[in-house]
Amino acid sequence: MDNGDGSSPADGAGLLPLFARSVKAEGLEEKLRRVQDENRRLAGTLGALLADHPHLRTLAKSPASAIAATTPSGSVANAAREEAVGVKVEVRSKIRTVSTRAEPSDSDANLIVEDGYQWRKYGQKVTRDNPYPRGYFRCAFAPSCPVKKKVQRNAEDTSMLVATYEGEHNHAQSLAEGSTCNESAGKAGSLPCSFFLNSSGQTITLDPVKQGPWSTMQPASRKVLTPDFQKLLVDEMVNSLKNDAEFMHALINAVANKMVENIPNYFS
DNA sequence: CGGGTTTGACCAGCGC
DNA sequence: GCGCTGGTCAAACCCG
Repeated sequence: MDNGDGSSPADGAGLLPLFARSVKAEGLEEKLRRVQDENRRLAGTLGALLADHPHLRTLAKSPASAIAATTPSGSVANAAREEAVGVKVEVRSKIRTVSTRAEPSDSDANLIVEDGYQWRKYGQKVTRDNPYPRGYFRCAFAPSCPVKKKVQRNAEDTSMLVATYEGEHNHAQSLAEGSTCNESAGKAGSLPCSFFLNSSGQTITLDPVKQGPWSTMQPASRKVLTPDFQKLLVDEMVNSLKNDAEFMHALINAVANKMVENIPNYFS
């Protein structure tokens, strides 16, 4: 998570020295205002998302989401939100259709919908009702995995890629490099798997995959990892943290401890 | 050299 | 039965 100046909340270097606060405090207040604005904006987005996908309502446990859930939504709002996120998910039994916005520079042959799984292309076909070729993909992570994916550019809106998933994965999500964490965390299409904050013996483990919005989403929703969607997920995690009293308490303790540790150095 | 992609051929389902 | 279409196979090719 980037708070704007490249320092993390647990990064003591970004918070000290303690008595240079007059300038630092102003900067932090400005950041706080920006975060609050961002929070309000995301609350509206999340509200529309919840209206469309009831299975995501477990997210409403967080205060931010509770506020967002009261946001009125209609087809126009939904369309606007889908436009903002760049993703539309349609579920029909075990066949799921995912529309995602593609870069205009993407060639037709490069029908890549980043979804966290590894795929092997086994065919390509030009269909009757669409001049753009349809790519056929099989899940390459597990040979026995029955899931297939078809990806085709939308004939009416060529900036959209339509991916159709058939079946369900019988293995864990492989993410970008066949791994869910560690070295893959900084790569495109992956998420940091966990974050530790140790303060006065307190350790909070945050795992977006197991605990965050990621955990409550249906497989079809979890498949999409467009940059906008990644940002939405990360922002939701940030909102959850800001409203987590336990986390804030631990964070304050950690910052205070760091300050105490560095005060002797400051005066030396 | 191994693994992934490309692409023409082949197969199955469906409508006429 | 025939033609059309979508889906799959597999050899050839490409690339790191």
